[in-house]
Amino acid sequence: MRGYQQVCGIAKGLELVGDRWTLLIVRELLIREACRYTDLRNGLPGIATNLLAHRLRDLESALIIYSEHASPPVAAAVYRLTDRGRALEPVINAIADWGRPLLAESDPDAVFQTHWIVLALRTDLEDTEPEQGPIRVQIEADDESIVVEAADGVVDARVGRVNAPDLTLRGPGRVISRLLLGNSSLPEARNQGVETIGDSTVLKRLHANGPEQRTAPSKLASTI
Amino acid sequence: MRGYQQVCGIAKGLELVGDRWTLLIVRELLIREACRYTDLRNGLPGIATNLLAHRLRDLESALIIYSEHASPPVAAAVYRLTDRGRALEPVINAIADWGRPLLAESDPDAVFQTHWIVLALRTDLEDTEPEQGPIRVQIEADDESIVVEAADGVVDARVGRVNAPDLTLRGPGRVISRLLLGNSSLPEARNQGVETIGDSTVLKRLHANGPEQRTAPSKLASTI
DNA sequence: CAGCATCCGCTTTGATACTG
DNA sequence: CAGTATCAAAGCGGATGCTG
Repeated sequence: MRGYQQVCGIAKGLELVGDRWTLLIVRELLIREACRYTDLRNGLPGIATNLLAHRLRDLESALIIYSEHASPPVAAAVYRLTDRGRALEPVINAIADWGRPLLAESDPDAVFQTHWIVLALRTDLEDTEPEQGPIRVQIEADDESIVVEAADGVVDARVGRVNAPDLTLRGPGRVISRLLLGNSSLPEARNQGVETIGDSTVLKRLHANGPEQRTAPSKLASTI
Repeated sequence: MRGYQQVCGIAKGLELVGDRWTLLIVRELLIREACRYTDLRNGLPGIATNLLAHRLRDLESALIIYSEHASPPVAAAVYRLTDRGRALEPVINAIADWGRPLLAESDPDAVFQTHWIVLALRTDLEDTEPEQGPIRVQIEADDESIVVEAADGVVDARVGRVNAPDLTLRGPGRVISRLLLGNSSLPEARNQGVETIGDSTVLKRLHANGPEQRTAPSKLASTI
């Protein structure tokens, strides 16, 4: 990005991460920790491949990411965040908090990928009864699998699978997302194709604190 | 901005505020509360006037700002943030936190304006002895004046002047900025042209919690 | 196939000039 | 003061091609 020539932290920050797609690349790396070029391209539908390559160079020279050209056997470079890059997590979370209410106005040809809900699960879910021991919920959406774990009052979420979860949720990712983030009830979710395997009472322990994701087209009425 | 077509709060948020200059306009409105077109243009050196007009239209239709075409006598439209716009404050603060260390690498032809430090003063300053009663510090930089007030443990900063402050700091804004944000000592600041009028011991009560703004070109060594 | 680089048409941005 | 109009330059998206 062309600079702003302003002695101001916001302007300086935006010079490094204010370009189109840049923060979405960071989003992918926060979710997945390590990504190959193709993982990034899949997680960023719509990005032009040359632009992705360009942004990765910029991010690397800004010390926000680094790439490992994996060990000889596999010919796959892997991109990761540096500490400085992970420090962008509060920025991403603030934007996500602010932007989540906008999801109500559903664009018909917008793409949904299940792993995008991981950051929201990490920040918004709370274990209301940590003394009951750890719980593990396996999400198996059509496109991807996610694990939600609660232990010692801390809830974590990540892409992947786990053995013998307390509960498995199988069905459309968007419905499971609304269920876990508190915008839908379990009966509603079942009606919309979610199947539960295991102890569905653990869901009561996971309370969502996030901003409402209204279903009515509320237009976010400005109180001014 | 052209959309991302992703069902993701971050992507949706960036579609509204991810354009070049947009968050800097919000910055100006967070600092000054009410801005005329010209105030914005002065606070955003380098922006093209047509682009500012365009962004203001976008922000208004996104319900982030609104404009009052003031009462008949004065022919001055004024722009303000809506509640939804003020809700961007955590986003701005997160970016500022992340970007502030970058100020160390000083670009020779970057512009400095004193009012840009207001947001940093608001978030980073802490009154270490609130029981000693309220304090008011008047900053009189070459270009602008700022007031820092501490009362009941809350520190506020704003553009403007106040009568009979406990302390007045007069001198280059950048030096006063480093002094208040904890990157410079009072003797150093005096050497660099800062004059104090009044009770300079109140400075000891204002402790800066923000990220270091290193003076050495540390390159933010990536620990990876 | 993963990881780019190149080319081309379109959109956005920047600089300047101009108007009510 | 508060913008609009104009045009050149830069950035972006999509397709395609090249290299290990």
